[in-house]
Amino acid sequence: MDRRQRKTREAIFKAFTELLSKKSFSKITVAEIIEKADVGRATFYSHFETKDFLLKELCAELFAHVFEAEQGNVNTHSHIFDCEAPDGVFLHLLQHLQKNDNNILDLFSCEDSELFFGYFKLNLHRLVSDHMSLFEARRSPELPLSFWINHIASTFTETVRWWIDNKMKESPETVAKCFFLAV
Amino acid sequence: MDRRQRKTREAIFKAFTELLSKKSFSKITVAEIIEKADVGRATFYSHFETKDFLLKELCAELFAHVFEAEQGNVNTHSHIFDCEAPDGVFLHLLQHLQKNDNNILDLFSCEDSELFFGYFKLNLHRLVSDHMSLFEARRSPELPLSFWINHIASTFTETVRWWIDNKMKESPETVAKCFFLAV
DNA sequence: AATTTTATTGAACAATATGTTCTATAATAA
DNA sequence: TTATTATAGAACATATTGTTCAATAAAATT
Repeated sequence: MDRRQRKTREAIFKAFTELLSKKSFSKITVAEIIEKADVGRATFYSHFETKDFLLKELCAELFAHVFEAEQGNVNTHSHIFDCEAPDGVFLHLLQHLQKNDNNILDLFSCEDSELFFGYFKLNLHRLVSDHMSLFEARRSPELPLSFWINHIASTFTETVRWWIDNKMKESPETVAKCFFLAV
Repeated sequence: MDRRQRKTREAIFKAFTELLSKKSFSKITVAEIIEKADVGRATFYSHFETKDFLLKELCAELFAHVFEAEQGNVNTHSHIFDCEAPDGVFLHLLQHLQKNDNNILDLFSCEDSELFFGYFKLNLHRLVSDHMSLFEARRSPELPLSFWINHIASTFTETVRWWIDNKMKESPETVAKCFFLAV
């Protein structure tokens, strides 16, 4: 990809993220975005069909980055702590959040946070399915599998929401423990 | 309230709800609403400051109606089944949903369903707090109360979501059982 | 280094949506 | 009957969207 394209794309994402932390998506105008990003109007529309597409692509880029380490091969991702631990994947996600990569926390706290939590939960569904063995033991036989997967993904999402709403006072380890106690 | 006002208000709510089941909030225009509701433009704006206010008032009216029976005095609300049963409140909510009062199911299935689930969960927070005794026993002492309340309200919300997504094949009783097994 | 290709700019543009204002008319209340 | 209040409908200014185009600047190719 052309360096100019990359710079433009990044500038737009950055401006958009900053705006999202201050006002709701529906109240943000293209004029504001391009002014903050300092790019021309035609440039914006050559990159993104509409404002909605910009949002979708931001989400996709963001969560692809956060979840890529967890999907499949763990070896490509080197860390101090043990990624191989049975419950390490979820702790790992919490640590990523604490580091606030890509200013994801702003998006989880903004007016349209539901939207981002929705995407987060969607990705979690896959992750939970891949690690079902962790949770099979606690599953009552009367509970349908689809219910159980949704329940675990939701519980993790809500745990994160609670953590962020409470100013992230607890350590990722404590939060992970809460999650496993609740589920 | 003037009969004309009531009719106008109801017509707008009805048109708006129908539109919401077909397209997203952001794509619905005031022109569409007033055409479907068959009221004048000035009339619409004399009732609702903006489209956003219309949405808020719809939510408020909707959930006030669904939850009013559960808040405080149960005697004002007469039913065949036993409202006084310890876990009856949640079963009751599920039965309300099944009856589809106020076409609430359309709103839970529409593109902007997150929004309505959000309001639903907000109301549940209060309800859960009022019935905390039901869940105190299962709460691990390590889990903060705020976490626990959010967890229960979320689990119920997600149970409802799962139920609706799965075409509501199960009976309210079965779903209530799932909820209590999961939480 | 010279040339070609590609991205960006900025302005102008039509199309659409918003929210306001006004007068005439019809329904309700006194 | 009279006074009050809600509505209709049109006209209006304003703002936003998404497109187009010619000029310019940056990057890739030869």
